[in-house]
Amino acid sequence: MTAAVPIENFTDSQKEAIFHKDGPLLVLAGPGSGKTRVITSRIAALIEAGVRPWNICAITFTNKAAEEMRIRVEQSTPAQGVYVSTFHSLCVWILRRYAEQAQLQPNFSILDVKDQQRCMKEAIADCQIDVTNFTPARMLDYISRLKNDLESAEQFEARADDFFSRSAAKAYSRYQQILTKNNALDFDDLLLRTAFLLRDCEDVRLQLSDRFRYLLVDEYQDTNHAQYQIAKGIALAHRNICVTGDPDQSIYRWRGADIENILAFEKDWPEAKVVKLEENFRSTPNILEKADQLIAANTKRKAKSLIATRPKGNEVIIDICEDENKEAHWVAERAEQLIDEGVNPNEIAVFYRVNSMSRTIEEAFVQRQLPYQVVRGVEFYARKEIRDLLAYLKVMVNPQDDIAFIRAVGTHTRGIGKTSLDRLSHFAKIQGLSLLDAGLRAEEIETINRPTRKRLVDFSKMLQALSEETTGDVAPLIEQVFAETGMEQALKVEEDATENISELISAAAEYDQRAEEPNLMDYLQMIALYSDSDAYDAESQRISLMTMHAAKGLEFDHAFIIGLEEGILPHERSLNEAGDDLEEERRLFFVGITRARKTLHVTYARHRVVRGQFIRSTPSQFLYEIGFEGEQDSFDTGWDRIDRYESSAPKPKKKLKIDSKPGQLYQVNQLVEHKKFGLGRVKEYLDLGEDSIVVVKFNTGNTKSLMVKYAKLTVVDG
DNA sequence: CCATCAGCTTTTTTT
DNA sequence: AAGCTGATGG
Repeated sequence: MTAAVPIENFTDSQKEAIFHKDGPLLVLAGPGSGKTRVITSRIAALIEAGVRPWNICAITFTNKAAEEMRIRVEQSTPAQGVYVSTFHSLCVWILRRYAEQAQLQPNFSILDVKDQQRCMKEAIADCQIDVTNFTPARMLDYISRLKNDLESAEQFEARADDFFSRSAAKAYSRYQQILTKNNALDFDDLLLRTAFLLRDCEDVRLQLSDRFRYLLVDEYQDTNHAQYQIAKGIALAHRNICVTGDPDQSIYRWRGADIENILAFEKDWPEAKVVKLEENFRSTPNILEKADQLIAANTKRKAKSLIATRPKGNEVIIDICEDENKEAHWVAERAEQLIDEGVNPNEIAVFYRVNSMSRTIEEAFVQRQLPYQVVRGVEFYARKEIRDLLAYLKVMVNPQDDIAFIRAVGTHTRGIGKTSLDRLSHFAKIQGLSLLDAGLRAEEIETINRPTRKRLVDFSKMLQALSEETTGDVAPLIEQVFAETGMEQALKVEEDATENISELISAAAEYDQRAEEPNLMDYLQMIALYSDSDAYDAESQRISLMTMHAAKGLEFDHAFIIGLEEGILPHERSLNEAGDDLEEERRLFFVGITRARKTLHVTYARHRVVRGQFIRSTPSQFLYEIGFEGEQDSFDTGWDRIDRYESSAPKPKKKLKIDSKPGQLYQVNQLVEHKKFGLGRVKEYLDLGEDSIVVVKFNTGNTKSLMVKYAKLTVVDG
């Protein structure tokens, strides 16, 4: 067997980290320092030294990163069985395995953000808290912090002493009651319950320590207190804990991440070995210089250097644009140039602060016919039809899930309305039943009229029948549910909804292939943890568009960062408080900059439409920090006064409806563009006045007939 | 009971 | 610009 770890390729400090023996290890790894390679090699080295793969647990920040690491580990060692996952997935695994000790049922539902809001809304209403001051979103945010700090509802209730916290305590406690009744956990509960389990059950803790004798945690700067306690709990018995991270890349403080976890690692583990990886093997010195200048402005920071190893490259370009459209076109133009020079599109990325900023870029790319992917994974699972279908599946796995039950009822018209549901809920509450069980007994509810009662019973029976068979492959199950619940029939007219469902089924089929023991419960719990960056496809020969948060851990030859304006980056929400938030914004920009290997383009637009309003903006303070000298020439840039005039003029009331498409006529073979389907050619046009229909064959291969008045079609010239 | 529409609010990042 | 809510009409 050849050596799995070819040591000659590593620097001395990398080797120190890779071959460190037992005991705690802290790797402070700057951007581009080969951290991932070091971790993988360390795992291989451990195995080579006789550790069983089974006893190694590596925790990554996203599922995507876990998947990648699994592949890398498989490549560097023939041994199988290293456990690689995110904290959240690990918690699901633990909670399912030790459900009894955790006082849970293993088939728990995992709430998504929307479900959480629904539950919180209900909780607030139940507690009769004034809604104007306590919005569900705000309350959820507050409670999430408490949970991440491992404070239970009871604990918090005991210490809440002012009006706000007492109200929050009531809402927290009621919210948890609702979740328990639904046999549901939210994201934070996964961590909190696991942390409590480890704290309270020595037996479980020791079993897990024995199972995972070597623990590695990546992106440690972004762990919160709950995750910290979980890691500590697992490693306490053997002290084989290796954490890697970079305090300068901590960008999740807003989510409860505690940078102290990495800064104070040596306090927890006094015998810890510390290795610094400061050499950068990724970016040109030109790019690193900017990154260094920028991050130096952070005061709450341990000084650290970025040591360049690459040859000098191109200067970083800062470009001023008039507005977001010009900015988008400028980016598109440069990207096109690069591609013309032979650059593979998947080596190009565009980063922005907020997801909504992808739109103008997309439009510009479509116009220039540049291939791109928007990295936003959760969007797919948030679609109405997908959530609807998943609701049935959730009830099948977890009959206590009233949230899903209500959603399933409402997927399409079936003669059961809100009033009936309220009455059903009332009955269920009095009887202490789930909605499903109450539905089966709907005949007893006299307040509901007779035909509706029947419909409720039928519906509940259908669900119950479906629930009887939830084992085995998931894809056929989804198909069956789609057909038998009537959703397929109801969606017949909506082509793209049906298309999305088939996409869901294909994805499930893929899961069936991959999973060791595919089953519906596991599948649902897994997709609940699916995240944005999971949608990134490195193979896809396309330009990637994503937020800087999603860009964490990735790298590209050519990067564009757009929207360097006060209020956007740094974001307006970070401008107020103590300055900690501002420093985090700076770190976020730092992460963005250090993604680039060869070239970096940064843009700032003088004007931008934000939330439907035309705003005049000022350059981001961060631009000055990387050497931007202001605008030498702020007028007569060729930018038309007319534009400015029009934008500041009072907007005409759109109610007047000056026929948005006056006399729009389409011709056969005309090139058109649809917001969703992209480019296509007109195959047929039926002039029926207001109800005109246009048939378009899109480049995706699909042909669709669209109502002219609804379809967002634009004619493409040339 | 249900669909539609006008009017109103709106956070940014995500597991 | 877009999604949600409450009111209204069928």
